[in-house]
Amino acid sequence: MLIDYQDGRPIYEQIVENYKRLILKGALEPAEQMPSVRQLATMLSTNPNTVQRAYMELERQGYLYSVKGKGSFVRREEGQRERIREEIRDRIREELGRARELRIDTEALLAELAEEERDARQKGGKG
Amino acid sequence: MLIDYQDGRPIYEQIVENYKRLILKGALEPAEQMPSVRQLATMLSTNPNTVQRAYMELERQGYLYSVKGKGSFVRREEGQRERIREEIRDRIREELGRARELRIDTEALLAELAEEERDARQKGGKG
Amino acid sequence: MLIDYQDGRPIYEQIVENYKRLILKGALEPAEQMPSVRQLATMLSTNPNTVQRAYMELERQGYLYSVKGKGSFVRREEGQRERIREEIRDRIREELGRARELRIDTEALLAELAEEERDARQKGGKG
Amino acid sequence: MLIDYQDGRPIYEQIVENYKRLILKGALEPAEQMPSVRQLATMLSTNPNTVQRAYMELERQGYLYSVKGKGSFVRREEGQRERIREEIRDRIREELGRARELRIDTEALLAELAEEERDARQKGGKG
DNA sequence: GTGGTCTAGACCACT
DNA sequence: GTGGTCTAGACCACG
Repeated sequence: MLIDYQDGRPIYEQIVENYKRLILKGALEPAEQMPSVRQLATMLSTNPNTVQRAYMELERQGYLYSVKGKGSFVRREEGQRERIREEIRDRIREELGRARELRIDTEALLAELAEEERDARQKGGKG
Repeated sequence: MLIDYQDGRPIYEQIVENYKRLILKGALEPAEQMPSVRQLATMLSTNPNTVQRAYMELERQGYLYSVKGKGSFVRREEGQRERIREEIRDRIREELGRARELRIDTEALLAELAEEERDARQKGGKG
Repeated sequence: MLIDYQDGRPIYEQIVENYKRLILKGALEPAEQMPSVRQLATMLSTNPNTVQRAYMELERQGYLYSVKGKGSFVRREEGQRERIREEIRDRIREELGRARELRIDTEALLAELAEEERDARQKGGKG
Repeated sequence: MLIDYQDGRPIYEQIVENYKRLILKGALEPAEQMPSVRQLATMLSTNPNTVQRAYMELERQGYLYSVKGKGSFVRREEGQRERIREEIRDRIREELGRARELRIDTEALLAELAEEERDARQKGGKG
């Protein structure tokens, strides 16, 4: 995992995003132990407090749980993928709302995107 | 135009967003004069610096041009709507990318959204 | 407001609790400006970071909103009192659950408490 | 007995809670010998230190007594159930105090809870 | 060893 | 001035 110090977003937020992605992709097993706060801080050459804050946020959002004295662990719940799907759909709906305000043909826009997806799937499917 | 202090986003950013929207919707005519920095600052009971910053950003993004000693004016170019359409499409592509990473069926997702749009159009079209 | 350094609970949590109480009681008006992070830190002779953390938590829980460069403000929503009522009821239900496990007569317990409340109201109502 | 690592509460505290509950329910006889520290640590696949700490706490609270060289034993006194009843009543009083501060009608609240209890008893009583 | 809290002091973005 | 992020280093509770 890499932190982009040029990125405007705070470091702790980048850590959160990265781990959310990894957990949701299934790259990390449920109940798998996370690197310790100090360990990850060293790996990213950042401050333990920053990592701590990221872990706190991941715990609050339900991606992790921590046990004092033992470590932090992945909590992959069922239904999490569905929740994310809804979030993504909501964000796309927002974009479509903006488009509609400008009298852009949203159905045509979606059709173009659907075509892209279909093409990508056919090419990627054989790769 | 109203500023939502509870929004969390900085005020200057809200001003930028609001004017971008107004200009793109055509609510403001090309070459129309914008309120002066001090005027708008008073209207929004905010700081002139904040408005100044918003105008700078709008100018940088090509929505305004300013003439020293005269004021700021709307620059409505042709092709602007198309540029926005591309921006929106890119942001949706990003969301779809995230979905694909989680092995969510993006084509099904787009189909659902397209259906929503169609339904909304049919209902709204008669309203 | 006072911090109890003997209390086992962390300082930031005590700040959160105190302000939640004040806001819910109506002792702080909606949209009223909170003391600045640095100011409150000085008042409580604690570290600005600790206050910052408390404010962050209060914002996350919907009691506050912060505007960079301006300050933090009380956000008293409607329906908040009802939400709290539910929380309290849930915590009492938990206690009753524990009592039931020990075969304690919960209805008698509640009756005693109701009588206490009635007595207190009659005495307090005339004071 | 099971430890819930996702619970958040420290392990030793969960052990204390669990044994308090078992003893009060009468599931453990007075003077019954507790599993040895090492034994229970193995059973819960946790650290003997953790179990030791839980036993210390249970002893401090008067639920156990230990005999050097022999082991730990359950101390089920008379009057213990009454003590617990008082503890529960005090905790509910605290909750009612919080409710009163917000001008919530505590008598109505208690009435609702009493009704719930009555309903649960009638349904459960026949099950 | 682990996570959780706190201090002291810095820099940044925003008003 | 304000809030937000980060560093460096400390101490505590827990296992």
